Amino acid sequence: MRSRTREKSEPGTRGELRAVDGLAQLSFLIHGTLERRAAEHDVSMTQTRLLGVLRDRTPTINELAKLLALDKSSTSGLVARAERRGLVARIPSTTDRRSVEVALTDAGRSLVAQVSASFEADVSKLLDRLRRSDRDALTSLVSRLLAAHATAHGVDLFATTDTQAPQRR
Amino acid sequence: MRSRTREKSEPGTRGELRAVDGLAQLSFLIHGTLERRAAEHDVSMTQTRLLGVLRDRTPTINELAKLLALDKSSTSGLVARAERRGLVARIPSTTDRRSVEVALTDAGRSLVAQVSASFEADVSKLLDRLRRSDRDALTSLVSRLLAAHATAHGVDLFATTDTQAPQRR
DNA sequence: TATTGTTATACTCTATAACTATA
DNA sequence: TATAGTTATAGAGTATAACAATA
Repeated sequence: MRSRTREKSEPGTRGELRAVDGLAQLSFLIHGTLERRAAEHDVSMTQTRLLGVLRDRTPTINELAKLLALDKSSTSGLVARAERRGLVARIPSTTDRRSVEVALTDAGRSLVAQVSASFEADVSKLLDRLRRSDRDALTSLVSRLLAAHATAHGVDLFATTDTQAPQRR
Repeated sequence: MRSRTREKSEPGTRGELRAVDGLAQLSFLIHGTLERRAAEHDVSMTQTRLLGVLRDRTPTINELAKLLALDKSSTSGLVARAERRGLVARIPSTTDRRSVEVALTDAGRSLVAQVSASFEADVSKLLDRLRRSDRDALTSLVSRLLAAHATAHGVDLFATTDTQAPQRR
């Protein structure tokens, strides 16, 4: 993260950050933006991730645990707290009486939509600091980078839900 | 974050992510990379941030709290846990007997260096998936984006310590 | 009186282990 | 027996409020 030595890539303009540092800073900036927007609605990143995942799914606790890369007990508690706040609902499965399905409530859907919208606005505003052509170039490069990474890891890039941080534990 | 509607910027290649989605995904990817590397050494992002900040500073608890954007009580506990693990040391201030200075121990310095190195290697490896020219272009664009953002917010971009997420609270 | 740091308390988030109910 | 989910327990991380020591 630190280190002023420039081994690889010594790009053009002076005062430029090393590639790694620049990407790291940008990541923290964007991550922090989402965190701040979520906090405005009194939800943590974890809760936001939960709500984000539920936007297009109604998973069981077990499935949810896999999606969020959490233990089922952690997931159970996470859902319990969200339920207490009226953001999600537990729906008993009709096929397996051991299972429950977790679904967004209207309040939960509304909340995640608001957080989403303000976060996207923030990132758009950030991008607007670049000229249109640079913006397009950046988008293209980032897309290719992600695509290359996904291919190399056998991940389905376009299936990934966005709010969901690629965590493991 | 979701939404397939493409208002702004409809860049070149098909199957390309929206600008916002791409940046968000990349951010989570990089954030997760650091988290995973830190976890390999049994330290959380918070502890990593603490150690990162201390690499080139010996702040008081109060200063540390400002640097990490945490309450002083949270900082006190954070330092206490790190101290218990032998990663940092509390040094009584000679000028103000109420104050303590927090410094990395050798173990702490070694740990943060290792996490740093493996994280940088990860990001470098990610970047190596692009052609040299694309890599340089990306670096340049990211640098300019961060510079523009920093200027617009009166932040000292090049003074920022890298591991340190730009959080507020 | 004001400031520095710690402590008490409370809540979220996480994991492991033990348990219940169902399959 | 195996699986789905919850609960008990423990610890990190966070904040607010109250406190002790020093300025």
